[in-house]
Amino acid sequence: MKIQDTLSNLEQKLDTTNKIKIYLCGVTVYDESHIGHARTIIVFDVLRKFLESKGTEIELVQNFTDVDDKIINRANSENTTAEKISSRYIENYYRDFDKLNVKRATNYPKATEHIEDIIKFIEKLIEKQMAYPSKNGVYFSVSKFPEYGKLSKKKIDELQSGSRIGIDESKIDPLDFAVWKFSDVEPVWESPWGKGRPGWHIECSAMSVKYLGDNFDIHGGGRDLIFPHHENEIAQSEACTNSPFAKIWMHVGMVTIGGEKMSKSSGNTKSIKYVLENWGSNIIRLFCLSGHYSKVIDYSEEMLNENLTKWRQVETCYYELIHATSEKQEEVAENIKKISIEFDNALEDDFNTHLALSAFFQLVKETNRLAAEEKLGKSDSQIIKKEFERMLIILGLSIPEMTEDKKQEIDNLISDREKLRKEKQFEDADKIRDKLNEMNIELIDHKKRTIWMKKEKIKAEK
RNA sequence: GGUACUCUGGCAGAACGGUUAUGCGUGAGCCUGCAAAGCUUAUACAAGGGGGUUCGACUCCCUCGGGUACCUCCA
Repeated sequence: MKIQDTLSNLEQKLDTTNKIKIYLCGVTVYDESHIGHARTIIVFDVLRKFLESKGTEIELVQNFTDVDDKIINRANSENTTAEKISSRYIENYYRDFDKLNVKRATNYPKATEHIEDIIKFIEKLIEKQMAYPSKNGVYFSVSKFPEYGKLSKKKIDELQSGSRIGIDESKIDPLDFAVWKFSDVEPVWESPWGKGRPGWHIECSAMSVKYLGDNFDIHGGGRDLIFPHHENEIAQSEACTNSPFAKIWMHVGMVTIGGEKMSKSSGNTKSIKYVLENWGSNIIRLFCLSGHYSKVIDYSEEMLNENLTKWRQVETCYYELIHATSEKQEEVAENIKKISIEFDNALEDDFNTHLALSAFFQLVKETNRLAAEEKLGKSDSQIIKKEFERMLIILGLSIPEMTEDKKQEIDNLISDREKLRKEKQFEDADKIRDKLNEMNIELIDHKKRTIWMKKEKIKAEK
Protein backbone atom coordinates (compact mmCIF):
# COMPACT_ATOMS: atom_id res chain seq x y z
CA MET A 1 0.00 0.00 0.00
CA LYS A 2 1.15 3.51 -0.81
CA ILE A 3 0.37 6.63 1.15
CA GLN A 4 1.30 10.21 0.44
CA ASP A 5 3.59 11.41 3.20
CA THR A 6 3.47 15.07 4.18
CA LEU A 7 7.05 15.09 5.42
CA SER A 8 8.80 13.79 2.31
CA ASN A 9 6.03 14.93 0.00
CA LEU A 10 6.28 11.55 -1.67
CA GLU A 11 4.20 8.46 -1.79
CA GLN A 12 5.64 6.04 0.72
CA LYS A 13 5.23 2.32 0.76
CA LEU A 14 3.52 0.94 3.80
CA ASP A 15 4.71 -2.53 4.66
CA THR A 16 1.58 -4.38 5.66
CA THR A 17 3.19 -7.69 6.44
CA ASN A 18 3.79 -6.70 10.03
CA LYS A 19 1.74 -4.91 12.61
CA ILE A 20 1.00 -1.27 11.75
CA LYS A 21 1.15 1.29 14.49
CA ILE A 22 -0.88 4.44 14.05
CA TYR A 23 -1.12 7.51 16.22
CA LEU A 24 -4.06 9.73 15.45
CA CYS A 25 -4.48 13.17 16.96
CA GLY A 26 -7.93 13.22 18.42
CA VAL A 27 -9.98 16.06 19.74
CA THR A 28 -9.76 18.64 22.47
CA VAL A 29 -12.75 17.87 24.61
CA TYR A 30 -14.38 21.18 25.34
CA ASP A 31 -17.39 21.07 23.01
CA GLU A 32 -19.44 18.85 20.71
CA SER A 33 -17.49 17.18 17.91
CA HIS A 34 -18.41 18.26 14.41
CA ILE A 35 -18.37 16.84 10.91
CA GLY A 36 -14.79 17.97 10.41
CA HIS A 37 -13.67 15.77 13.27
CA ALA A 38 -15.87 13.00 11.95
CA ARG A 39 -14.18 13.06 8.59
CA THR A 40 -10.67 12.64 9.93
CA ILE A 41 -11.66 9.87 12.26
CA ILE A 42 -13.78 8.06 9.68
CA VAL A 43 -10.90 8.16 7.18
CA PHE A 44 -8.65 6.44 9.70
CA ASP A 45 -11.40 4.05 10.68
CA VAL A 46 -11.74 2.88 7.09
CA LEU A 47 -7.98 2.68 6.65
CA ARG A 48 -7.75 0.53 9.72
CA LYS A 49 -10.65 -1.69 8.73
CA PHE A 50 -9.20 -2.14 5.26
CA LEU A 51 -5.82 -3.19 6.59
CA GLU A 52 -7.40 -5.45 9.16
CA SER A 53 -9.48 -7.11 6.48
CA LYS A 54 -6.19 -7.99 4.80
CA GLY A 55 -4.98 -9.61 7.98
CA THR A 56 -2.69 -6.80 9.11
CA GLU A 57 -2.73 -6.16 12.81
CA ILE A 58 -3.37 -2.54 13.72
CA GLU A 59 -2.55 -0.68 16.87
CA LEU A 60 -4.37 2.61 16.81
CA VAL A 61 -3.74 5.13 19.53
CA GLN A 62 -5.86 8.24 19.61
CA ASN A 63 -5.52 10.85 22.29
CA PHE A 64 -7.98 13.06 24.06
CA THR A 65 -6.61 16.47 24.88
CA ASP A 66 -8.26 17.01 28.21
CA VAL A 67 -6.17 19.84 29.54
CA ASP A 68 -6.26 23.08 27.65
CA ASP A 69 -7.17 26.74 28.03
CA LYS A 70 -10.44 26.25 26.22
CA ILE A 71 -11.53 23.56 28.61
CA ILE A 72 -10.63 25.76 31.55
CA ASN A 73 -12.45 28.74 30.07
CA ARG A 74 -15.50 26.66 29.46
CA ALA A 75 -15.37 25.33 32.99
CA ASN A 76 -15.15 28.86 34.33
CA SER A 77 -18.05 30.07 32.27
CA GLU A 78 -20.19 27.17 33.44
CA ASN A 79 -18.96 27.41 36.98
CA THR A 80 -17.70 23.89 37.01
CA THR A 81 -14.40 22.06 36.82
CA ALA A 82 -12.25 21.32 33.83
CA GLU A 83 -12.48 17.66 34.66
CA LYS A 84 -16.27 17.72 34.48
CA ILE A 85 -16.16 19.49 31.13
CA SER A 86 -13.68 17.11 29.60
CA SER A 87 -15.37 13.99 30.90
CA ARG A 88 -18.71 15.23 29.60
CA TYR A 89 -17.33 15.75 26.11
CA ILE A 90 -15.42 12.50 26.16
CA GLU A 91 -18.71 10.78 26.86
CA ASN A 92 -20.28 12.69 24.00
CA TYR A 93 -17.40 11.72 21.79
CA TYR A 94 -18.04 8.03 22.39
CA ARG A 95 -21.75 8.54 21.96
CA ASP A 96 -21.25 10.16 18.54
CA PHE A 97 -18.51 7.96 17.20
CA ASP A 98 -20.08 4.72 18.32
CA LYS A 99 -23.15 5.78 16.37
CA LEU A 100 -20.94 6.60 13.43
CA ASN A 101 -19.87 2.97 13.53
CA VAL A 102 -16.26 3.87 14.21
CA LYS A 103 -14.38 0.99 15.74
CA ARG A 104 -12.85 1.96 19.04
CA ALA A 105 -9.14 2.67 18.95
CA THR A 106 -6.79 0.33 20.75
CA ASN A 107 -6.26 3.00 23.34
CA TYR A 108 -7.48 6.53 24.05
CA PRO A 109 -4.83 8.04 26.29
CA LYS A 110 -5.62 11.28 28.05
CA ALA A 111 -3.13 14.00 28.75
CA THR A 112 -4.17 14.29 32.38
CA GLU A 113 -3.45 10.63 32.98
CA HIS A 114 0.08 10.90 31.61
CA ILE A 115 1.48 13.81 33.54
CA GLU A 116 4.30 11.68 34.86
CA ASP A 117 5.29 10.54 31.39
CA ILE A 118 5.13 14.12 30.21
CA ILE A 119 7.34 15.31 33.06
CA LYS A 120 9.87 12.57 32.34
CA PHE A 121 9.83 13.54 28.71
CA ILE A 122 10.50 17.17 29.57
CA GLU A 123 13.27 16.16 31.95
CA LYS A 124 14.99 14.38 29.12
CA LEU A 125 14.65 17.40 26.90
CA ILE A 126 16.19 19.62 29.57
CA GLU A 127 18.95 17.10 30.11
CA LYS A 128 19.76 17.29 26.45
CA GLN A 129 19.57 21.06 26.66
CA MET A 130 16.76 21.09 24.15
CA ALA A 131 14.43 22.77 26.63
CA TYR A 132 14.87 25.26 29.44
CA PRO A 133 12.83 26.45 32.40
CA SER A 134 11.99 30.12 32.43
CA LYS A 135 9.75 32.59 34.21
CA ASN A 136 6.41 31.39 32.83
CA GLY A 137 7.18 27.82 32.04
CA VAL A 138 9.48 25.36 30.37
CA TYR A 139 10.18 26.00 26.72
CA PHE A 140 11.45 23.95 23.86
CA SER A 141 14.38 25.59 22.21
CA VAL A 142 13.52 25.66 18.55
CA SER A 143 16.90 26.97 17.42
CA LYS A 144 18.57 23.85 18.82
CA PHE A 145 16.61 21.68 16.45
CA PRO A 146 18.00 22.59 13.03
CA GLU A 147 15.39 20.60 11.15
CA TYR A 148 12.55 22.63 12.63
CA GLY A 149 10.07 23.43 9.87
CA LYS A 150 10.69 20.29 7.85
CA LEU A 151 7.13 19.05 8.03
CA SER A 152 5.31 22.29 7.34
CA LYS A 153 8.05 23.45 4.94
CA LYS A 154 8.51 26.63 6.87
CA LYS A 155 11.72 28.54 7.26
CA ILE A 156 12.63 29.51 10.78
CA ASP A 157 13.58 33.09 9.94
CA GLU A 158 10.32 33.68 8.11
CA LEU A 159 8.35 32.35 11.03
CA GLN A 160 9.90 34.83 13.41
CA SER A 161 8.80 37.81 11.40
CA GLY A 162 5.36 36.32 11.10
CA SER A 163 4.80 35.61 14.76
CA ARG A 164 2.31 38.15 15.87
CA ILE A 165 0.90 36.69 19.05
CA GLY A 166 2.09 38.56 22.11
CA ILE A 167 5.70 37.66 22.65
CA ASP A 168 6.54 36.15 25.96
CA GLU A 169 9.64 37.97 27.19
CA SER A 170 10.82 35.01 29.20
CA LYS A 171 11.47 32.98 26.07
CA ILE A 172 14.99 32.98 24.71
CA ASP A 173 13.63 32.91 21.20
CA PRO A 174 10.08 33.98 20.30
CA LEU A 175 9.66 30.74 18.36
CA ASP A 176 10.19 28.61 21.43
CA PHE A 177 7.03 26.94 22.57
CA ALA A 178 5.86 25.84 25.97
CA VAL A 179 6.14 22.23 27.04
CA TRP A 180 5.10 23.17 30.57
CA LYS A 181 3.12 26.21 31.62
CA PHE A 182 3.28 27.50 35.16
CA SER A 183 -0.07 28.07 36.77
CA ASP A 184 -1.76 28.08 40.15
CA VAL A 185 -5.26 27.55 38.90
CA GLU A 186 -6.71 24.07 38.72
CA PRO A 187 -6.02 21.79 37.00
CA VAL A 188 -2.39 21.90 38.09
CA TRP A 189 0.27 19.36 38.85
CA GLU A 190 3.54 19.55 40.70
CA SER A 191 6.65 19.39 38.58
CA PRO A 192 10.37 19.76 39.24
CA TRP A 193 10.11 23.29 37.82
CA GLY A 194 6.97 24.42 39.54
CA LYS A 195 3.24 23.94 39.61
CA GLY A 196 1.53 24.01 36.26
CA ARG A 197 0.22 22.02 33.34
CA PRO A 198 1.63 20.60 30.13
CA GLY A 199 1.76 22.49 26.86
CA TRP A 200 -0.44 21.31 24.05
CA HIS A 201 2.07 19.44 21.90
CA ILE A 202 4.01 17.55 24.51
CA GLU A 203 1.22 15.12 25.40
CA CYS A 204 1.22 13.64 21.91
CA SER A 205 4.98 13.22 21.91
CA ALA A 206 5.01 11.60 25.30
CA MET A 207 2.02 9.35 24.72
CA SER A 208 2.89 8.24 21.20
CA VAL A 209 6.39 7.28 22.27
CA LYS A 210 5.04 5.55 25.34
CA TYR A 211 2.49 3.42 23.51
CA LEU A 212 3.99 3.02 20.07
CA GLY A 213 7.71 3.40 20.63
CA ASP A 214 10.25 5.87 19.34
CA ASN A 215 9.22 5.29 15.77
CA PHE A 216 5.96 4.03 14.39
CA ASP A 217 4.24 3.76 11.03
CA ILE A 218 1.65 6.47 10.60
CA HIS A 219 0.95 9.69 12.39
CA GLY A 220 -2.30 11.24 11.35
CA GLY A 221 -4.65 14.10 11.89
CA GLY A 222 -6.32 17.01 10.19
CA ARG A 223 -4.34 19.20 7.82
CA ASP A 224 -4.69 22.10 10.19
CA LEU A 225 -2.46 20.30 12.66
CA ILE A 226 0.60 20.31 10.41
CA PHE A 227 1.70 23.55 11.94
CA PRO A 228 2.40 24.11 14.70
CA HIS A 229 1.20 20.97 16.39
CA HIS A 230 2.86 18.24 14.35
CA GLU A 231 5.90 20.34 13.61
CA ASN A 232 6.44 20.74 17.32
CA GLU A 233 5.77 17.11 18.00
CA ILE A 234 8.48 16.06 15.59
CA ALA A 235 10.91 18.50 17.10
CA GLN A 236 10.28 17.36 20.67
CA SER A 237 10.16 13.69 19.91
CA GLU A 238 13.18 13.49 17.68
CA ALA A 239 15.14 15.73 20.02
CA CYS A 240 14.24 13.41 22.85
CA THR A 241 14.70 10.01 21.22
CA ASN A 242 17.35 10.87 18.64
CA SER A 243 15.53 8.78 16.10
CA PRO A 244 13.05 9.47 13.33
CA PHE A 245 9.54 9.82 14.66
CA ALA A 246 6.65 8.67 12.43
CA LYS A 247 7.42 7.00 9.10
CA ILE A 248 4.43 8.46 7.32
CA TRP A 249 2.54 11.63 8.09
CA MET A 250 -0.98 11.42 6.77
CA HIS A 251 -3.16 14.50 6.82
CA VAL A 252 -6.85 14.68 6.13
CA GLY A 253 -8.32 17.68 4.32
CA MET A 254 -10.70 20.10 5.92
CA VAL A 255 -14.45 20.06 5.72
CA THR A 256 -15.70 23.42 4.56
CA ILE A 257 -19.18 24.82 4.60
CA GLY A 258 -20.04 27.36 1.96
CA GLY A 259 -16.37 27.31 1.05
CA GLU A 260 -15.23 28.25 4.54
CA LYS A 261 -13.41 25.99 6.91
CA MET A 262 -15.69 24.48 9.49
CA SER A 263 -14.34 25.30 12.91
CA LYS A 264 -15.57 26.03 16.35
CA SER A 265 -13.92 29.40 16.39
CA SER A 266 -15.78 30.53 13.25
CA GLY A 267 -19.01 29.17 14.66
CA ASN A 268 -20.00 27.49 11.41
CA THR A 269 -19.91 23.91 12.58
CA LYS A 270 -22.44 21.18 12.09
CA SER A 271 -22.26 18.91 15.08
CA ILE A 272 -22.11 15.18 14.55
CA LYS A 273 -25.08 14.89 16.85
CA TYR A 274 -27.15 17.11 14.59
CA VAL A 275 -26.12 15.46 11.36
CA LEU A 276 -26.58 11.99 12.83
CA GLU A 277 -30.09 12.84 13.90
CA ASN A 278 -31.02 14.13 10.49
CA TRP A 279 -29.05 11.92 8.14
CA GLY A 280 -27.69 8.94 10.03
CA SER A 281 -24.28 7.41 10.06
CA ASN A 282 -24.30 5.69 6.67
CA ILE A 283 -24.89 8.87 4.75
CA ILE A 284 -22.32 10.76 6.79
CA ARG A 285 -19.76 8.07 6.08
CA LEU A 286 -20.51 8.01 2.37
CA PHE A 287 -20.21 11.77 2.32
CA CYS A 288 -16.92 11.80 4.22
CA LEU A 289 -15.44 9.18 1.91
CA SER A 290 -16.74 10.74 -1.29
CA GLY A 291 -13.57 12.68 -2.03
CA HIS A 292 -9.89 11.92 -1.71
CA TYR A 293 -8.96 12.19 1.94
CA SER A 294 -6.30 14.81 1.35
CA LYS A 295 -8.64 17.27 -0.32
CA VAL A 296 -11.23 19.65 0.97
CA ILE A 297 -14.85 18.54 0.93
CA ASP A 298 -17.66 21.01 1.15
CA TYR A 299 -20.57 20.21 3.44
CA SER A 300 -23.99 20.81 1.98
CA GLU A 301 -27.44 19.33 2.25
CA GLU A 302 -27.29 18.76 -1.49
CA MET A 303 -24.33 16.45 -1.13
CA LEU A 304 -25.92 14.61 1.75
CA ASN A 305 -29.00 14.17 -0.40
CA GLU A 306 -26.94 12.74 -3.21
CA ASN A 307 -25.52 10.23 -0.79
CA LEU A 308 -28.99 9.45 0.45
CA THR A 309 -29.94 8.43 -3.07
CA LYS A 310 -26.91 6.21 -3.20
CA TRP A 311 -27.65 4.73 0.18
CA ARG A 312 -31.13 3.74 -1.00
CA GLN A 313 -29.53 1.85 -3.86
CA VAL A 314 -27.27 0.07 -1.42
CA GLU A 315 -30.24 -0.94 0.71
CA THR A 316 -32.07 -2.19 -2.35
CA CYS A 317 -29.04 -4.19 -3.34
CA TYR A 318 -28.83 -5.81 0.07
CA TYR A 319 -32.46 -6.81 0.18
CA GLU A 320 -32.36 -8.10 -3.36
CA LEU A 321 -29.45 -10.26 -2.35
CA ILE A 322 -31.07 -11.77 0.68
CA HIS A 323 -34.33 -12.39 -1.16
CA ALA A 324 -32.81 -13.84 -4.29
CA THR A 325 -34.70 -16.91 -5.45
CA SER A 326 -34.23 -17.03 -9.19
CA GLU A 327 -32.94 -20.27 -10.56
CA LYS A 328 -31.42 -18.51 -13.48
CA GLN A 329 -27.73 -17.99 -13.48
CA GLU A 330 -25.48 -15.50 -15.04
CA GLU A 331 -21.77 -15.93 -14.76
CA VAL A 332 -21.21 -13.31 -12.19
CA ALA A 333 -18.11 -14.48 -10.36
CA GLU A 334 -15.60 -13.09 -12.77
CA ASN A 335 -17.12 -9.65 -12.82
CA ILE A 336 -17.35 -9.53 -9.06
CA LYS A 337 -13.73 -10.51 -8.80
CA LYS A 338 -12.85 -7.64 -11.12
CA ILE A 339 -14.81 -5.15 -9.05
CA SER A 340 -13.26 -6.48 -5.88
CA ILE A 341 -9.76 -5.99 -7.21
CA GLU A 342 -10.66 -2.50 -8.35
CA PHE A 343 -11.87 -1.69 -4.87
CA ASP A 344 -8.66 -2.92 -3.26
CA ASN A 345 -6.40 -1.29 -5.80
CA ALA A 346 -8.11 2.04 -5.24
CA LEU A 347 -7.47 1.87 -1.52
CA GLU A 348 -3.91 0.64 -1.90
CA ASP A 349 -3.12 3.59 -4.11
CA ASP A 350 -2.99 6.38 -1.55
CA PHE A 351 -6.26 5.33 -0.05
CA ASN A 352 -8.52 6.56 -2.82
CA THR A 353 -11.90 6.04 -1.19
CA HIS A 354 -13.70 7.80 -4.00
CA LEU A 355 -12.59 5.21 -6.51
CA ALA A 356 -13.25 2.44 -4.03
CA LEU A 357 -16.79 3.72 -3.66
CA SER A 358 -17.13 3.72 -7.45
CA ALA A 359 -16.27 0.05 -7.44
CA PHE A 360 -18.70 -0.59 -4.62
CA PHE A 361 -21.51 1.14 -6.50
CA GLN A 362 -20.67 -0.86 -9.59
CA LEU A 363 -21.38 -3.96 -7.58
CA VAL A 364 -24.60 -2.46 -6.29
CA LYS A 365 -25.73 -1.48 -9.78
CA GLU A 366 -24.85 -4.84 -11.21
CA THR A 367 -26.84 -6.60 -8.53
CA ASN A 368 -29.84 -4.36 -8.96
CA ARG A 369 -29.71 -4.86 -12.70
CA LEU A 370 -29.72 -8.62 -12.34
CA ALA A 371 -32.58 -8.40 -9.89
CA ALA A 372 -34.58 -6.13 -12.19
CA GLU A 373 -34.08 -8.60 -15.01
CA GLU A 374 -35.03 -11.52 -12.76
CA LYS A 375 -31.63 -13.03 -13.25
CA LEU A 376 -30.31 -12.90 -9.73
CA GLY A 377 -29.73 -16.54 -8.93
CA LYS A 378 -29.37 -17.98 -5.48
CA SER A 379 -25.79 -19.08 -5.81
CA ASP A 380 -24.75 -15.92 -7.60
CA SER A 381 -26.29 -13.88 -4.88
CA GLN A 382 -24.17 -15.73 -2.37
CA ILE A 383 -21.04 -14.80 -4.26
CA ILE A 384 -22.10 -11.18 -4.53
CA LYS A 385 -23.27 -10.95 -0.96
CA LYS A 386 -19.95 -12.09 0.36
CA GLU A 387 -18.16 -9.34 -1.52
CA PHE A 388 -20.87 -6.79 -0.75
CA GLU A 389 -20.52 -7.48 2.94
CA ARG A 390 -16.76 -7.31 2.82
CA MET A 391 -16.96 -3.82 1.33
CA LEU A 392 -19.70 -2.79 3.70
CA ILE A 393 -17.56 -3.71 6.68
CA ILE A 394 -14.51 -1.89 5.37
CA LEU A 395 -16.55 1.21 4.61
CA GLY A 396 -18.24 0.95 7.98
CA LEU A 397 -21.72 0.99 6.55
CA SER A 398 -24.41 -0.97 8.29
CA ILE A 399 -27.83 -2.28 7.55
CA PRO A 400 -29.75 -3.09 10.71
CA GLU A 401 -30.66 -6.70 11.31
CA MET A 402 -34.31 -7.63 11.61
CA THR A 403 -35.63 -10.14 14.06
CA GLU A 404 -37.08 -13.37 12.66
CA ASP A 405 -40.46 -12.54 14.18
CA LYS A 406 -40.54 -9.25 12.42
CA LYS A 407 -39.61 -10.85 9.14
CA GLN A 408 -42.36 -13.41 9.58
CA GLU A 409 -44.86 -10.68 10.29
CA ILE A 410 -43.86 -8.87 7.13
CA ASP A 411 -44.00 -12.01 5.04
CA ASN A 412 -47.48 -12.71 6.31
CA LEU A 413 -48.67 -9.25 5.44
CA ILE A 414 -47.16 -9.55 2.00
CA SER A 415 -48.93 -12.81 1.30
CA ASP A 416 -52.20 -11.29 2.52
CA ARG A 417 -51.64 -8.47 0.08
CA GLU A 418 -50.85 -10.91 -2.69
CA LYS A 419 -54.18 -12.62 -2.20
CA LEU A 420 -56.04 -9.33 -2.31
CA ARG A 421 -54.17 -8.28 -5.42
CA LYS A 422 -55.07 -11.49 -7.16
CA GLU A 423 -58.67 -10.84 -6.28
CA LYS A 424 -58.20 -7.32 -7.63
CA GLN A 425 -59.10 -5.81 -4.30
CA PHE A 426 -56.54 -3.14 -4.75
CA GLU A 427 -57.79 -0.73 -2.15
CA ASP A 428 -57.36 -3.25 0.63
CA ALA A 429 -54.06 -4.38 -0.81
CA ASP A 430 -52.84 -0.79 -0.77
CA LYS A 431 -53.86 -0.47 2.84
CA ILE A 432 -51.47 -3.24 3.71
CA ARG A 433 -48.78 -1.58 1.70
CA ASP A 434 -49.40 1.70 3.52
CA LYS A 435 -49.25 -0.07 6.82
CA LEU A 436 -45.88 -1.56 5.92
CA ASN A 437 -44.65 1.79 4.70
CA GLU A 438 -45.40 3.19 8.09
CA MET A 439 -43.07 0.57 9.52
CA ASN A 440 -40.47 1.81 7.02
CA ILE A 441 -40.89 -1.35 5.04
CA GLU A 442 -40.90 -0.74 1.37
CA LEU A 443 -42.26 -3.30 -1.05
CA ILE A 444 -40.63 -4.04 -4.35
CA ASP A 445 -42.98 -5.72 -6.79
CA HIS A 446 -41.10 -7.89 -9.14
CA LYS A 447 -42.87 -9.65 -11.98
CA LYS A 448 -43.65 -12.81 -10.09
CA ARG A 449 -42.97 -11.95 -6.50
CA THR A 450 -42.79 -9.17 -4.03
CA ILE A 451 -39.84 -8.54 -1.79
CA TRP A 452 -39.52 -6.13 1.05
CA MET A 453 -36.80 -3.85 2.24
CA LYS A 454 -36.38 -2.04 5.49
CA LYS A 455 -35.57 1.53 4.69
CA GLU A 456 -33.45 3.39 7.17
CA LYS A 457 -35.44 6.30 8.46
CA ILE A 458 -33.81 9.52 7.39
CA LYS A 459 -35.33 12.49 9.13
CA ALA A 460 -34.05 14.97 6.56
CA GLU A 461 -35.58 13.09 3.65
CA LYS A 462 -37.92 15.22 1.51
C1' G B 1 3.48 38.92 2.41
C1' G B 2 5.37 33.59 2.93
C1' U B 3 4.24 28.32 2.41
C1' A B 4 1.15 24.34 0.90
C1' C B 5 -2.97 22.55 -1.63
C1' U B 6 -6.43 23.43 -5.43
C1' C B 7 -9.13 25.11 -10.26
C1' U B 8 -12.36 19.14 -14.97
C1' G B 9 -19.46 19.03 -17.81
C1' G B 10 -25.73 21.89 -14.07
C1' C B 11 -23.44 19.56 -9.38
C1' A B 12 -19.90 15.94 -7.21
C1' G B 13 -15.46 13.68 -8.74
C1' A B 14 -11.23 10.15 -10.89
C1' A B 15 -7.44 8.19 -14.18
C1' C B 16 -3.97 8.30 -18.03
C1' G B 17 0.99 11.83 -22.60
C1' G B 18 -3.06 9.31 -27.48
C1' U B 19 -9.56 5.75 -25.34
C1' U B 20 -14.89 12.17 -23.92
C1' A B 21 -14.28 7.41 -16.33
C1' U B 22 -18.09 7.27 -12.92
C1' G B 23 -22.03 9.03 -9.83
C1' C B 24 -25.98 12.62 -8.90
C1' G B 25 -29.31 15.58 -11.75
C1' U B 26 -32.39 15.94 -16.18
C1' G B 27 -35.40 13.69 -20.58
C1' A B 28 -37.58 9.21 -22.48
C1' G B 29 -38.77 4.19 -21.81
C1' C B 30 -39.32 -0.74 -19.15
C1' C B 31 -41.71 -3.04 -14.98
C1' U B 32 -46.66 -2.28 -12.06
C1' G B 33 -53.65 -2.71 -11.12
C1' C B 34 -51.55 2.00 -9.59
C1' A B 35 -47.40 3.45 -7.13
C1' A B 36 -42.65 3.14 -4.99
C1' A B 37 -38.06 1.15 -5.68
C1' G B 38 -35.11 -0.56 -9.32
C1' C B 39 -33.51 -1.14 -14.25
C1' U B 40 -32.62 0.45 -19.53
C1' U B 41 -31.46 4.35 -22.59
C1' A B 42 -30.44 9.28 -23.97
C1' U B 43 -28.14 13.68 -22.42
C1' A B 44 -22.60 17.27 -21.26
C1' C B 45 -17.06 17.19 -26.68
C1' A B 46 -15.72 19.53 -20.03
C1' A B 47 -10.55 20.95 -18.39
C1' G B 48 -9.41 28.94 -14.79
C1' G B 49 -6.86 32.51 -18.88
C1' G B 50 -2.51 32.81 -22.03
C1' G B 51 1.92 30.77 -23.85
C1' G B 52 5.44 26.62 -24.57
C1' U B 53 7.46 21.30 -25.09
C1' U B 54 5.38 17.22 -28.16
C1' C B 55 3.36 13.92 -34.04
C1' G B 56 -0.28 14.40 -29.90
C1' A B 57 -1.62 17.42 -23.26
C1' C B 58 -6.78 17.48 -18.98
C1' U B 59 -2.03 15.13 -17.95
C1' C B 60 4.79 17.93 -18.47
C1' C B 61 7.01 23.26 -18.32
C1' C B 62 6.41 28.73 -17.90
C1' U B 63 3.27 32.73 -16.82
C1' C B 64 -1.08 35.34 -15.22
C1' G B 65 -5.53 34.82 -12.38
C1' G B 66 -9.27 32.69 -8.80
C1' G B 67 -10.20 29.72 -4.33
C1' U B 68 -8.98 27.32 0.34
C1' A B 69 -5.82 26.23 4.36
C1' C B 70 -1.67 27.24 7.59
C1' C B 71 1.86 31.12 9.41
C1' U B 72 1.59 29.56 17.47
C1' C B 73 -7.10 28.21 18.96
C1' C B 74 -8.10 24.23 15.43
C1' A B 75 -9.61 17.43 13.05
